[in-house]
Amino acid sequence: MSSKKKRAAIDLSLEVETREEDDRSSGGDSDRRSKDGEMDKEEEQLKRHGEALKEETSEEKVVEVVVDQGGKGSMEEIKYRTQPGEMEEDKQLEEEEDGNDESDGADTRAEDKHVVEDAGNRNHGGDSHTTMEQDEVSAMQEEMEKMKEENKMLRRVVDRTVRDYYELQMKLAAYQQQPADEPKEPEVFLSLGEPKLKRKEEQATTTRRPSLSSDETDDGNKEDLGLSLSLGAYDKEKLEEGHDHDAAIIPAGEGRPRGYALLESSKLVPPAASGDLASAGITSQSVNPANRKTRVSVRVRCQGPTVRLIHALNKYTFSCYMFPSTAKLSNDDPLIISVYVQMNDGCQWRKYGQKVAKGNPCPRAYYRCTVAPGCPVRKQVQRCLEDMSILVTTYEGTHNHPLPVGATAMASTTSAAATFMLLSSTNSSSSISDAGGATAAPPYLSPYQLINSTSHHPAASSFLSTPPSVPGASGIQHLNNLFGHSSMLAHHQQAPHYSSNKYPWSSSPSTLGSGTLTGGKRPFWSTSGGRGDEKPDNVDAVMSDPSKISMAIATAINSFMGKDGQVTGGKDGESSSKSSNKWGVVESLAPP
DNA sequence: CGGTTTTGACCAGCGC
DNA sequence: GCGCTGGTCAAAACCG
Repeated sequence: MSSKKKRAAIDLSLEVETREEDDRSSGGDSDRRSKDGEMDKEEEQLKRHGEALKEETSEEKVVEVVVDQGGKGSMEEIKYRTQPGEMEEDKQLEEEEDGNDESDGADTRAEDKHVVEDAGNRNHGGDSHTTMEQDEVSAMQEEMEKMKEENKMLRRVVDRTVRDYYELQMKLAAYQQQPADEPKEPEVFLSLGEPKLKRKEEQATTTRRPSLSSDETDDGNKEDLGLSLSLGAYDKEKLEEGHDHDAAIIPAGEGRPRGYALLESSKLVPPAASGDLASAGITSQSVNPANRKTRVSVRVRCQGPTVRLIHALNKYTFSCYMFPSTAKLSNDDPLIISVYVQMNDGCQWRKYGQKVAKGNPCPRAYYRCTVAPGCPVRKQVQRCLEDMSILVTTYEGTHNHPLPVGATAMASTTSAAATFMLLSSTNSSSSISDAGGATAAPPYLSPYQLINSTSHHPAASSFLSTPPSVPGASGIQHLNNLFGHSSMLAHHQQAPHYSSNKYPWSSSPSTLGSGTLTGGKRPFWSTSGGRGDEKPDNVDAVMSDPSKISMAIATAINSFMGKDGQVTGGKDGESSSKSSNKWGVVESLAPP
């Protein structure tokens, strides 16, 4: 049972006890009693539900997640298993996401109730109730003790998160101090992962940049919230060597004439070096990023049906790899980004076709976004040939509507990844923002699109939306933006721009990217007035505030999954109950 | 009954 | 031009 539910149950029981007390003293009325009965039933159901959940999670508790680390020529798997204890911790984390104060508040509320009831008992002061009162008091004291312990655990989680943050910050600083003229393109590894991540092999490559991943630093600290941000780089020679070892190159669109490829292997080919990027046209000023069609591949390791996995997972590993294709790309080629992720993507999809693609016996399913009519975003889902347990989802296009929270979280990451790569590849000489023309921002644009429009920096169209492109800002900054973006969630800013009922999530207090353009508070990633030469001013603020970043991280995790694995967006949430397969599509993609 | 999935047909691009 | 392939369409079936 989640701590929230537990708390609800406790509150209910307190209420029931109080009312029973009232009834006894004042005679009560049948109406109230029936309500109490309902309460009891609810409580029972709640408890039963909790037990059921517990059973369910214990069934599903061992979920192996493998995350490729992209080390050169070596398989670097990160595995973790969700154990009951970990899940408990995660639930606590979830609790944390709801607000640190809340946990304290809950404690306080419980205490308050206790006091109030105690006072009430004294007022009624019947000797016949003394024993019962004592029982109640002791029961409540037990509950309080539990709550206190829970609180302590929560605080430990916060402490660990803060500690992680500091470590990350130090490593980030170390990375930034490196010579700028290093002829290497960075690999971006973004991970909001489970702390029990263990490397199968140590990072052997010497080209790897100082890593910020917590799994390196927190060995032995198995309870840590796995939050890592690592940056690595490979030189071109190493990249080319990558072809020699058995790195699998999976065509993002098999049979496509222009063979862009999605790297996929346990022995990853290192990200393309600048030369390859140049050949891909990424570094060229002539490349208009707006014309580049970004394809984002999301890979999910999933043994069983996705939906079940998502519901079962209480741990989320989110890691993001970016590497351009090693194949020769033309300027028109889409940017390929591979995102290893375990999550639902928060959007609503309709299947419109299925094909058996050459070279893979597993059929490829085609979906289009149905969140808004006419939304051009498509996605393809296919099981990975090498590892059938991996689902590869490729997104293409840009949404023409604001996104549900879950989707914006995803969008921010993929967009940040895309922008990071573009920025990294363009160096400072050829900013993405130089290439495209600004367009007026339609009201339906997603927050990032809106930001993008205002700041006049249309970057590459990305799968969900486009992050602001900030010339001169490093890609790291965009990664920072991701967290900051999440922190916006945490701060519950309003979204006056999206108050329409058409997109219920947009008016939700927890809407992302809110208030971006309509005055109000400007998200920290937003450049002021669209002057692209300015650093996103709040990045440092957020990055320097442990509480903010931890909250941002926690919220980000939360936003990926939502409660019960459902998307938190209104429209999505409503319809998602109809067909769980909307998120999954695994069953139909089973290997023949 | 409306939305979604299934599935065969169709189309376009590319290589030979 | 033909065949292959990926992608899309659309009618029927399915589902809640």
